[in-house]
Amino acid sequence: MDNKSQNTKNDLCEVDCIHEGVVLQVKQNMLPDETLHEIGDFFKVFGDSTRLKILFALGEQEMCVCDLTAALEMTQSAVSHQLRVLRQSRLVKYRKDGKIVYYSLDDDHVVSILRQGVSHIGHRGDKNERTES
Amino acid sequence: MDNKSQNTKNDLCEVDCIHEGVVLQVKQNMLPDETLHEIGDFFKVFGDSTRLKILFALGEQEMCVCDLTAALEMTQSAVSHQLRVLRQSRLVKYRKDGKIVYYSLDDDHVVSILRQGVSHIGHRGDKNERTES
DNA sequence: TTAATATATGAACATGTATTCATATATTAA
DNA sequence: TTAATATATGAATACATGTTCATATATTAA
Repeated sequence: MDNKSQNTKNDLCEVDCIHEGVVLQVKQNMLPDETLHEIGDFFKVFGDSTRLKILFALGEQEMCVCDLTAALEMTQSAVSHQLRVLRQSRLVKYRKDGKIVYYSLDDDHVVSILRQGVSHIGHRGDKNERTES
Repeated sequence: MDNKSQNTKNDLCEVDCIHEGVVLQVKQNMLPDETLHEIGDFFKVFGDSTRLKILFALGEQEMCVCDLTAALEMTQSAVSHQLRVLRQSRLVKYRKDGKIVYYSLDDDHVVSILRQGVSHIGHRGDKNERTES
């Protein structure tokens, strides 16, 4: 099969080094774009230090918005905006007690992912030395 | 101790509902800012669908840049830029064979994290139907 | 040497996003 | 009811980031 002549996307790859079998297999096994975006969005939530702070804090115990605001030393608005992101990602849940809203982690899955992040950072310098900059 | 009177950041939290013990404990246990940023940067790498595609592809077998470019149907430049991000995060390694550069996952830790992402997406609707938009 | 080619990269641009500010909503107290 | 307050949120802004375009680098072939 000659896939060079039928390649309509000339700008994408005009080289001859393609391992056709590999490319074909990878394309067949690739998850659908929508799934990949969902996975990306999921990890993206863990990609901000403010949200990480909130998650680590809630990993210890449930906290109201005001506690979080004080603990993180940020504005209540900023905390609340990030809490909404965490809510929409189902990483935290909340309960209301009067006008106070208590947030907590939605499940232990979150803690296990956080741990993997910490672990990766912790063991990072193991194979290669890393000068702390 | 009255921490209201000594609170110099008036804009941050001017309420009385603070559970001092909780806040204090969380602040003491909180990871340093630099560490939190490093963890965030680590997860951020998994937060883009292009990089996820590359990682899933390399999870099957090592591939040269051209293979990846063809498999993802993207420009070589875009792939190469993302490969640099993955390289700098130590998620992929590479070997050169002539002018061809073969990339592969740096370790199995990466696969296990990817699996957690897939798993989270897969089980997402299990406990409750989506409430918030 | 020169030509061809696989990959890398700087700059520009467009889009995404975290924070701030102002304000809205909801609950309690008076 | 009104006042106080805990939280939520829309809009604006500033910054981060992914892709494209052009080009540089490195390697092989001629």
